[in-house]
Amino acid sequence: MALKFYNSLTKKKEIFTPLHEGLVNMYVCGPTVYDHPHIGHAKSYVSFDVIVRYLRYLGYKVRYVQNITDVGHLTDNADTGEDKILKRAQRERLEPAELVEIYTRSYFEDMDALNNVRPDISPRATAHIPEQIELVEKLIEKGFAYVSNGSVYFNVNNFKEYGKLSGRIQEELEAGARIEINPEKRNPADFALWKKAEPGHIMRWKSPWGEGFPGWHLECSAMSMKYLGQTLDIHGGGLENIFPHHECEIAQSEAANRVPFVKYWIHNNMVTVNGQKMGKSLGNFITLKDAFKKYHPFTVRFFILNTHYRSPLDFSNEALDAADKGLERLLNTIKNLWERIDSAKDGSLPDVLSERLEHCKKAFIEAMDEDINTSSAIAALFDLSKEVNTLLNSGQEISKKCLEDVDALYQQLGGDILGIIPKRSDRRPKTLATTFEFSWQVEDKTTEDIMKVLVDTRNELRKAKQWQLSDFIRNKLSEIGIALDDKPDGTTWKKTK
RNA sequence: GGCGGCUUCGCCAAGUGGACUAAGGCCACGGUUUGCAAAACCGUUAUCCUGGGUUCGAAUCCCAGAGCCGCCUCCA
Repeated sequence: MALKFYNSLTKKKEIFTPLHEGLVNMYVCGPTVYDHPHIGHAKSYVSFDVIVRYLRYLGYKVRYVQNITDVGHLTDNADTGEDKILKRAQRERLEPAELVEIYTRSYFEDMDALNNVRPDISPRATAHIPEQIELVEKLIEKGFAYVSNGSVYFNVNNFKEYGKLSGRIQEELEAGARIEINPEKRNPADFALWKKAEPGHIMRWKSPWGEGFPGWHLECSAMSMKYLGQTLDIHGGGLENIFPHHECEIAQSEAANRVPFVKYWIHNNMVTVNGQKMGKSLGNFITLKDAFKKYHPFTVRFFILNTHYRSPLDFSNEALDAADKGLERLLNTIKNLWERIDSAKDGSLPDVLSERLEHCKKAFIEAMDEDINTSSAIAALFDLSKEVNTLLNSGQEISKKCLEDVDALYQQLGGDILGIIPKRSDRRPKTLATTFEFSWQVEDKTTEDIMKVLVDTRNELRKAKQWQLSDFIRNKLSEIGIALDDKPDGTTWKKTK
C-alpha cells in the first residue's frame, strides 16, 4: 500500500515520496481577505486539511503553509484593474489593514468551525515585501525580468517552460487574448512582478524601482521559498488558479532558483450552486456564515468529503439535507456506543469485533491511499457503523475494552483523519442526546432539570400503561421541537431542527 | 476560437480492464424490533449518455456523436 496523488503537472496518479524522508513541505494558496469566506473556500481548505491530516496520520512531519493575500490581487487581471483590498477598504471606509484584519479573522473563524487544522504558518503578503523585492531583483539580474516605467514584468519569452502546467502555449495566448494590450509590456503574455503605485494608491512600499506594490503571483513564490525551501513537496490550490497564477509561480520560482518548484501539484475542483457556477461576478456565492445558519459546520464538512476533491460539488439544499441525515446516522452510532461504554463492565468477554475493525480500517486506508478518496473512505465508515449497530442491538454483553477499541477506531479514522467525528471528551451530558449537541448547543441546567422531570413523569405513566397521557406528552414536546426516544435502557431527548 | 473535464439506480456519489448480476448515503416501499413511535437491523431498485471498435474479458482503453461544465478576465 502506498499513498498516491493525482499530479496536475504530469496528469497522472503518482506514488507519493517526499523529497526528504519523513518530512513534507506543503503550500496551499490561501484566501484574498477582502470578504467573508464562502463555500468554495470550504471545499478547497477542507480538502487540503484532510490531506494534511492523512499525511500526519501516516507519520509524516508536515509543515503546512497557507498564505493570506492582503495586497496585489487585482480585480481585473494580474496587471490591470484595482487592488481588491484597496477597493473594498475604500467602499467600507476602512484602512486596508483594518479591512484585512476583519476578514482574516472571519476566515479563521469559519475554518475553525469546519474543524480544519490551522496551517503551521499563515504568512501575510504585506509582511514579506522585502523578500518579494529580493526575488524581483534576482529575476532582473538573471535576465528574466525587466523594468518598464516603474513597474517590473516577467519576460515570458525567456522562460521556455512557461505553459508546462496549464498546457498553454504562448501563441495561443496571444491569439485568444482578451486582455488589453499594456504598452509597458514587451509581450502581452508577460506578467507583473511589481507594479508602480499611482498617486492616491495608498498601499505602497519603497523599492529600487520607485514606490509600488507586489504583483499577486509573487507572494506565493517568495513566501514558500522562505519557509519551505526552493522545491516544495506539495503545492495545492483551486483548479481555477492553474492559469495564470500557478503557471506564473512556476516561472518566477524556477527562473530564480533553477530547480523544480513543486513535486506534486494538487488541485481541487469547484463548487456550483444549484448546477450553476458560483462566482463573485454572478453574485450567487454563499458565505459560510450564511450556510452555517442552516447547516452545522460538520454537515458542510461531511458533505464536502462525500465527494472526491477533484470532482465538482453542487451545493443545494436537497443535497445538504441528505448529507445531514447521513452524518446523523453515523453520529448516532457513536452516541449509542458512548452510552454503552458508560454502562459496560470490564471483563474478559470474547473479542467479537477485532477482525471487523481491521477489515474496515484496511478499506478506509486503501481508499485514502488512492488519491484521498474520501467518498470511499466514508463508505467504509458506514459499513463499520452497520456492524457496530448490529452488535449493540444484539443484546449480547460486550466488554468495555471491545467497545473502547471501536471508539478508538472511529476517533482515528473519522476524527483524526476526516475530522467529522467529535471527541468523546467534548461530549455533553447524556440527556442532551442530539446529534449536534457535541459542540453546538449547551442547555442550561434548568432546561435539563425540567426535561428530567417530564421524562420521569412520563415513564411512570408508561409503567402504568397510561399510553394516552404519555403519548400526549411526547406529541406536545414534538410540537415544540423536542423528540423523545424510548430505548430499552432509558429515554433520551433531543432537539429537532 | 484554443485547452481541459464530466455524463453510473428517483436524487447525491465511489468505481484503480476480470470476485461489477456496480460501494456508500438520501428518498420510497415491505418486514423485524417497539405499548405506539424514534433509533437500529433485514429486504426490494441500475448493465453504467448514444453508436462503433480494441480485448478471452470494458462502466473502466480507442474513435465518432449528443448533452453538460470549467479555464483562457477576477474568484477556492
